[in-house]
Amino acid sequence: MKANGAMTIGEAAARTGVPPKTIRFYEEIGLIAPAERLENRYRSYDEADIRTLRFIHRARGLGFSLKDIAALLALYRDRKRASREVKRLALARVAELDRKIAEMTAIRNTIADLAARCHGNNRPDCPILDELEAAAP
Amino acid sequence: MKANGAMTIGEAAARTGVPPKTIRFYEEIGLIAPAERLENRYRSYDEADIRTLRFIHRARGLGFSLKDIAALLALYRDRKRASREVKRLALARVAELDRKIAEMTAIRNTIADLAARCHGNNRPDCPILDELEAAAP
DNA sequence: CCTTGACCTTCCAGCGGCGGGAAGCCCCAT
DNA sequence: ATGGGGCTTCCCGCCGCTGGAAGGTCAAGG
Repeated sequence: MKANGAMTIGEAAARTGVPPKTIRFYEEIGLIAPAERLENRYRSYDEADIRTLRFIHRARGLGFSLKDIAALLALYRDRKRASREVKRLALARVAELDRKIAEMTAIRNTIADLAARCHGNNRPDCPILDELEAAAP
Repeated sequence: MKANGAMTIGEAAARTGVPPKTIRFYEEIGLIAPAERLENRYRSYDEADIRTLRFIHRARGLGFSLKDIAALLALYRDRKRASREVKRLALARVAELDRKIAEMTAIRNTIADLAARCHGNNRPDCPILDELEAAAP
């Protein structure tokens, strides 16, 4: 084992939760810098790379788009960043989520209402299909 | 104008809200039957087609997948259908929405919390980035 | 008659964010 | 020496469209 913490893509994947394929993909689209290569052309990752991958993994877990994450990563690396911009991105994401949640809730209630009025038996009559069939708005 | 209600793809699009490209796409993937053709090879739609397209449009508006819609359409056309199956699909969709809403709400609250603790000023310190940077779980 | 421009047709490409799988190295244990 | 696991590249497919290019067709207007 080497003195420094260099590791292969598989180990990096295991330590970050980001699958090897996804790591390569992130490299390909320029989200992360091209990895160092060993003599056998294997990619090699160090602790800084691990931190970056974990950062991305967590941000993805919060549903940020890769585009947003690119911006967040730039801010993360910028020691002189203003937290204003980070907060702006976060609040935009909250607003987006609020919109989607409201929309999905409305749809959910519509379908639940229809389903409640559907007997759900062997007979063909069904308010759900009736509603979908209804004339144009 | 013809005595029957035959119309072109553009008119069908205007009357259903489904864009021409999407109608062709639905035909291509077999969601709807291949349209009749005029002598000039233009697709021709009648009132039954319009009903089908509207049905699809509404179901999409409720977030059903095209796969689900294929099933719903089959049920819609089956005079002897049991409403049970329709209800099952609807309730499955409600459950799916409930899961997604819960997930998105949790994420929303996490981000909102972090944002609330971020000054959002010119200084670099920011709990949002700190959290994303944090060590593995 | 000719042109314009709005339709229509086909096909091909791409979005986001990967995942599957092929074909081929590389390295280690047996 | 052989087997197996990992690594490399590549390209395809998923969902549900959407945009664009290149061409046919039609009605109206000059």
